[in-house]
Amino acid sequence: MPELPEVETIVTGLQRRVAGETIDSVWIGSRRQPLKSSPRVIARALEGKRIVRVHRAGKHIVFDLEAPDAVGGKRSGNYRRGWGHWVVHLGMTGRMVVTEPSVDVAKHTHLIARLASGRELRFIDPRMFGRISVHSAGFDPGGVEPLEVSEDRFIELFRGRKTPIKSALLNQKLLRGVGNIYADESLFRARICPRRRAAAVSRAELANLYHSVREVLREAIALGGSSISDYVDSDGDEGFFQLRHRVYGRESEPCTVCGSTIRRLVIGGRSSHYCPKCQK
DNA sequence: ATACCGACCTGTCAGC
DNA sequence: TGCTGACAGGTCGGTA
Repeated sequence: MPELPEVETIVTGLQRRVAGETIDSVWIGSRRQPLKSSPRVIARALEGKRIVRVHRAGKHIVFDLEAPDAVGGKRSGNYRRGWGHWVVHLGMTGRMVVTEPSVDVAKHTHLIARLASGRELRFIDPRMFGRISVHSAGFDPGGVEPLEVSEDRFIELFRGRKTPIKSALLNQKLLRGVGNIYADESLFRARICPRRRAAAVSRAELANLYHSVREVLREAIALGGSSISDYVDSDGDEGFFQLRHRVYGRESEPCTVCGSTIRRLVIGGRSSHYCPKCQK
């Protein structure tokens, strides 16, 4: 589901709705697939903590936590001092919703954080590709933020790489936050064929790509992300950027620029959509 | 070091 | 109706 614009939208909603809240208690489902630590470690890290801020790092949701009263704080462990980060990656189908406790618990709910206000923050993920972790030190997923990096540094990321430019865009250790939809859409706007070796893309073309990536991400954020099948933000609202997709999900439809038929091919195991005439 | 590819999961939809 | 296979917003880890 979620690439940078969707996560940004969710984070904005969570910041508005749960920042300042204290987590009273945590329920964790029996399926341990999405957990990077044991349920006990995660529950201990979250319970009694206040959510100071919710922000985004690549496709990760980061909750900055602190203990409201460090002196009388919780048990032992790294969190006694009262700070840490709760990190949630939504994988393909993960959702974070804020609800009243009376609302039915959806199938595939793996974690419920009960908040002091009485509301609940729930993590739902049918495919269980999402991940939940807690960190006592700072959290850095690696890679650079596309909306913060300079043009020069962006161009440097691809130097000498033999992998297809599409695969390089998806590599979170280089650029973080761009996923399959926005990689395809950015390459279309920059008129670059997704199969091209990254190293073979000229400096001028990479400069175009830099601006295309940022333009696509900004537009998508403004529209609340792309809702393909079931994506909704933390308020349950859908995004609208899917209406602006020019290649993604448009196989065999006409190119919006030249009318040629949009093609789909698999690159690095991922579906890739492009216009064979516009993209060289 | 780098790059490909199957594995990890459930759900949905098209085709027969 | 129901079965099968392809496909889905993402990342890992093993292998070449």
